Amino acid sequence: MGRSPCCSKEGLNKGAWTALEDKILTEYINIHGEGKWRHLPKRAGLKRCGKSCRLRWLNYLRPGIKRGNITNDEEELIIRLHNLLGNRWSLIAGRLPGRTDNEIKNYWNTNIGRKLQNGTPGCSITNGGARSTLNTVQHDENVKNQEWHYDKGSCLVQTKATRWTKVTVTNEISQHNENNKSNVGDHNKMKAFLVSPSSESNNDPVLNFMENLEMDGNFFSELLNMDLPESSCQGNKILEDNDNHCSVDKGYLSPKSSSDTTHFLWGDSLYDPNFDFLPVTTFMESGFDWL
DNA sequence: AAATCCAGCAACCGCAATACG
DNA sequence: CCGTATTGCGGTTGCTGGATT
Repeated sequence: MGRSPCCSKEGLNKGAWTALEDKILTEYINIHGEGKWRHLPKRAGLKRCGKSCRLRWLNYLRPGIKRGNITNDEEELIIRLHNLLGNRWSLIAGRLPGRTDNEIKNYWNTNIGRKLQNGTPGCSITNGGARSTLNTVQHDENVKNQEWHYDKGSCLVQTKATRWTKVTVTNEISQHNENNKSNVGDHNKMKAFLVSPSSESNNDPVLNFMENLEMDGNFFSELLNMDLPESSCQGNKILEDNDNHCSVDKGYLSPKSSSDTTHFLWGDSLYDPNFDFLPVTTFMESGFDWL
C-alpha cells in the first residue's frame, strides 16, 4: 500500500509552464486568493497538479519575487544563515525578502556549495567537524534517515535533512535534573532542552531566533560583521531527537564566556557533567556574542 | 556546423507536519 | 482520538542553453 497520489496524474501537463498557464493561474489567484491548491487546477481550468500550481505560484508568479543576481551581501547572508540553520531553506528564504527557498537552495547547490568544496576561505560546510568521522556516525544507530557521504578533507556532508520530531532526554540528563532540583537556576537551564519542538514549536530556539530577528536596514551589515567560529567545519545548531539521546548537530552551544566556547559535534551526547548548561535562548537573548 | 559536455534552474517527488471532520 | 486531506519542505531529476571540442 503506497501513499495515495496528491491528485490524479491522468491528462495532466508536466514540465515547463506556458505563458498561458501562468496567466490563468495568476488571474485565478488574484481573484480567489491562495490556498485550496488541490481544487485550484480544476476550478481555474488548468491541467496541472495542485502541488505544481502552488510551486509555480510561490517560486515564480507571486508578486515581489526577485530573480537572479544574488548580491554579495545576500550570498554572505545565505552562508551565515546556512551555518546557523542548516538546510532549512524556507527559514533562510524567509530572511531574504523576495527570494524563494528553491532559488536559495539552487544557488547554494550550484554556487556556494561548489565554492565551499573548493575550499574557499572563510566558508564552512554543514555537519562537518574534525570529530565527525564516519565512525561516529556509524556507531550512533540513533541517527536515523541521515545519508552521509565522505567529502575531501574529512568533512561529512549531510545529504538528507531530518526534521525535528521530538527531543528526548537521556537518563543521565534526567538524573542531572533530579540532582539539581534544589538549584532552581540549574533546573531552569536544563528545561530548555526538555521540550519537544514538534509539540512546542515556540521552544525551538532557532525558530524563535529567526522569528524574532528583525530585518531592518542594519540587518545585513550586522550579520555580515559577525565572526563565525574559527573552524571551517564547525557549525552551531542544535538538532534533534532520536530514540534516547539528545544530539547536537554540528552544534556549538554554550559558551560559558566568550573566551571559553565548547563545541558539540554530531553525535555528541548533550549532557556533559563537567559542562555548565545554559539554554540556547539565553545566547539568542544575549545577542550575537556567542557566534 | 555538428556533437558533446556541463552548469543552472524549474519542476517533480516523497515525506512529515498540520488541519479538519 | 483517529483517519484523511491538505500544505509545506527539502532532496532530486531532467530540461535547456551556453561553452567547448
